Amino acid sequence: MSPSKVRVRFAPSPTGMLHVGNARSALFNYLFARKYKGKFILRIEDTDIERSEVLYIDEIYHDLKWLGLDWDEGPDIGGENGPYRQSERRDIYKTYLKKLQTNDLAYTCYCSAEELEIRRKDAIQNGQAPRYDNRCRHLTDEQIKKFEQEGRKPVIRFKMPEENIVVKDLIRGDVEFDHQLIGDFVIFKSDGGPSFHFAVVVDDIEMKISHVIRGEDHLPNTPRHIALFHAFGCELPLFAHMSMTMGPDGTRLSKRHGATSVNQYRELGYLPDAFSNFLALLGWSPGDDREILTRDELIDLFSIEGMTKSSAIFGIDKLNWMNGMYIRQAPIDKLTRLAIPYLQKGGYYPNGVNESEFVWISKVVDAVRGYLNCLSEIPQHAALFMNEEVEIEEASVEFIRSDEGQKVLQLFQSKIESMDTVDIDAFKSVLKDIQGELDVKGKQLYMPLRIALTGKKEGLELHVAVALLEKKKILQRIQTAQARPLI
RNA sequence: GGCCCCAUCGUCUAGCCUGGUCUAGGACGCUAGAUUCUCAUUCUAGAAACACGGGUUCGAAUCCCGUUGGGGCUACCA
Repeated sequence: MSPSKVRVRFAPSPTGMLHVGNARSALFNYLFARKYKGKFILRIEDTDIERSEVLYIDEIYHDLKWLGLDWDEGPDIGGENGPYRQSERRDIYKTYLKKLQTNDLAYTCYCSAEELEIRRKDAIQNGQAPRYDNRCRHLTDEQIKKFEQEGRKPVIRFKMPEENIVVKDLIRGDVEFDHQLIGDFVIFKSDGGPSFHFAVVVDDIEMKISHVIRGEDHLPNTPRHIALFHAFGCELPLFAHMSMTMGPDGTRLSKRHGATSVNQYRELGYLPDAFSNFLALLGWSPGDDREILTRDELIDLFSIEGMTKSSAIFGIDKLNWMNGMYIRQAPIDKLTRLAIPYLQKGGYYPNGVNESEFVWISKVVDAVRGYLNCLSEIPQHAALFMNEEVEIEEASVEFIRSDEGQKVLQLFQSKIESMDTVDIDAFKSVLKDIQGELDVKGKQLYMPLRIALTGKKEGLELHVAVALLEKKKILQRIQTAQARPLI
């Protein structure tokens, strides 16, 4: 690979939120560019004026930045080969169209969508390839005049060459396509804009793209693109069609599978490094057993050879595990900053967090991080610290209503009352004293206190929880528990 | 329907190109145990796969063919 010559692009269309499958595509292009010290280019394919929305362009920027995929050329930062929005490149497409027309490689087609549809159905019914029959290739002047008078809005089609086309794919090897199965396709739509196929090729030429790394769904389109490259007399980029991302049931990942867009995962509190680490392992492998990989390692290890041919299912279980690993390993200050918005969503700290609160919150976050799959789960785990009272589950009431439990609570209360602060050591020694004085230990000792203070039978180690609770709250909860009637 | 791609534990994958070292390795999840006041974490152990059928070969997860299954494309959507 000749470095510095590598130029790859991610070319989403702004017709919706950034899909995780597209994000993976962006990630692989990014890793490839960074690995070979090349350029990663962002191009917005908004030729579908009906469905494209500016709002989604901003979402794409946001999501890519969140994932840490910074681009070297793009609509927002410019570059030598701009503009980078297809809607702003109309003149360029017109110029390229002229080249085709000069060489008699394009023609006007007046077939209506309805006519096309009828012929398509016929072809399928007769067991034939549903391709355009090229019938407008040789229209007489009279026919053209007649169609124009009928007010038909024409399209412009490209004359497909009469020879088979072999796609040399870096992942799949040589794939041959029968030219007879591909009809002359539309390069300019009746709205006057370029079609996807045409715009892609023109842009890849103009932007000097060296490698086209995209989803496998584009493989059958590639012969059309290759024909266009040839028609323009341009060298081909290298193609790599990567496997697709599927839902848990093996069908195309869609809304019925749950969250499918990057912003949803961001909002659920997945960490960008964890998310991209997970995405990288979908359809790619470093070749050894490593799984938790830093961005630099990913860049260093990435190769097209390591890419899988078969499609991969987006499995949330492994993502959760991986995100949990990142959450447990993250610097606590950083994690706390990320966690605070979720606490606020849970109703805590509506007016922000001051410095001393931050310190305390970071201790809480540190205490509960072992339980988290993602940050949005944090309020439910932090509630026992944040709330004034705890709700005692019915199933646990017996622990605080038993005679033994009541004794433990009472003794604990009297010992705590005389103390200034309750830290881990103090709590442990208090428990030791109670154990000696009442001759209780294990569950009999811990459970009444656990239930009184946290409301639940399970949860973090009691001394960790107690050390984070104010003395006032501790006493209050003990009192409430003592007064709790048995139902 | 036609064309194209793909096929290793439930899932992500290593191995396949350059057949023997594969009684097929790792990870998630699952099960059990250890630790612990409990749950989670952590650690240890376990169950779990070469889709099927032919062929080539002394020998096939690895090469070839077929079948089946899955996916994609077949748009004036990208």
